[in-house]
Amino acid sequence: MPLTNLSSELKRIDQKTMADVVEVQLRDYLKKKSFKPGDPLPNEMQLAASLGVSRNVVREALSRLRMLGMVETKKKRGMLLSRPDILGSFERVLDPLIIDDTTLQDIFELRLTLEVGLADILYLRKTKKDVEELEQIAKNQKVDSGKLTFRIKNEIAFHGKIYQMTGNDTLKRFQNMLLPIFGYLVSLEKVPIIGKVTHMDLVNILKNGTKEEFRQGMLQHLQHHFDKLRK
Amino acid sequence: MPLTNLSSELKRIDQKTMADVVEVQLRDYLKKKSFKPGDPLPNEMQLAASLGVSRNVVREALSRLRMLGMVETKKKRGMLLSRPDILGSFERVLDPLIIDDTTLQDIFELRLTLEVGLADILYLRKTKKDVEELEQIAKNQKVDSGKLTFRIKNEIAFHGKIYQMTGNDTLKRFQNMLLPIFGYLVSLEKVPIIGKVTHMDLVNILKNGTKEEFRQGMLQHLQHHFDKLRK
DNA sequence: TATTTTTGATATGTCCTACAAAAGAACAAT
DNA sequence: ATTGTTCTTTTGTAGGACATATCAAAAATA
Repeated sequence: MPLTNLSSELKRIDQKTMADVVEVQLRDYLKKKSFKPGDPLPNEMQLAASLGVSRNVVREALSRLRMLGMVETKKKRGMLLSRPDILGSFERVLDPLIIDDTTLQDIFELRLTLEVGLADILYLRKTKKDVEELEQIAKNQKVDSGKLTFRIKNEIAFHGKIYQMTGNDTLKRFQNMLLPIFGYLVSLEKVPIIGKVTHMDLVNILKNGTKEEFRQGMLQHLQHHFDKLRK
Repeated sequence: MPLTNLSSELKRIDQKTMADVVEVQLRDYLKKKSFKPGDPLPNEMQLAASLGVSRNVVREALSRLRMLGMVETKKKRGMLLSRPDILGSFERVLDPLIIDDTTLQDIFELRLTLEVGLADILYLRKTKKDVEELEQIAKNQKVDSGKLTFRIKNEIAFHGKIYQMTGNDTLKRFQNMLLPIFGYLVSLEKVPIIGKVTHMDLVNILKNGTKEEFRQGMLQHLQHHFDKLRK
């Protein structure tokens, strides 16, 4: 076998610390026992004794689970299993300056994909009141489209409102978390490009048009972004 | 003011531990200094001294950052800033049995949204080879559609292949992570429903049709799922 | 001189003990 | 029955000790 393959053949040795092992064990333990949120867990000393490690190691593992929101701890009462906030952990690592360019691009595409796919759920749940509020946002744009910061703020407000109109809170939060990334990528653009289909056009479609028309409208609104994707 | 409003007026007090505070401080520190991956960090003792806490607390906070992949630690060399795996932390909390029903439903909708929105990127990147492989998967379905487990496996293979064909690794991984949730929700269905548009139909559209046709085909393929969404 | 070996220093990983602080539980006082 | 007190348990924090891995420099060798 050629030596060039060596690095791919040999798997990286990652010294797992006790805390890593305990973390996995605890997560498995919580899964298998099919605990429900609110159920009490053994205390730190018991866990340490059962696992044969020091309380210190157990605490490091628990610290991670606490961060994920999987467990809560209260003095005297001990630990309780709780519902993790699935997006919370995501939020912590979403910094455009840390994420590599490929992943940033992937996330940008993810966002485009979502906006195009939103039409169906949007038409299922949109209310007259929502459309009116959206229209107001679209109108604000016209008033003062000169300043860059305002323009971006308005852009965010408009698209954010659309996500909110889907009635899907997770989706909305997700979009909200992606904003810094989106903003970062847009800030790299030198000249702001305005699509053929404006925000106002989209509002009018929402008022009178079909969801297919809305999807096509959104596609054209985002067209210049699609144009720049790598083949 | 009526006493009944009391619980809604008073906000919950959440005692933050030192580890929580240090975690935030460290993340801010990494952000503000605009470190690059690979840059060395102060050691635990120095951090503890600077922050005025014990090494124990610092280690608990670092343990969290290590889990997120934001820092790596090696003996003697100390700590290095590294690129977090943005989906890694997500993965840890994605257990259908822990997530509440509303969020599960939200995620299900998210997946539907993605699949409908995929068409554009898919048509940008699909290759002949990919389509052929997809066709093979679709053909396998017909052979043995009796067994339930096989049917689900094939379903996963087909849709997974489509995500892979987008050339967006993050998207593919994301979909992969959502599979347990999707499987869980599908398993709740009593009777398997086959859409008007089959996998083979979708393959044929990919071969000869436009991306609009594909999007419409996917919509119809998933129609029975859309039908069940709450208004 | 160049290369290998040995040695030493250093930072993390783990364990231990101790104590402060919070909070439930039991009991006493009003 | 409500309020206040005390007790006890469990987490949160501190600090010390030592093993272990690993880098760096000194020493030994060719």
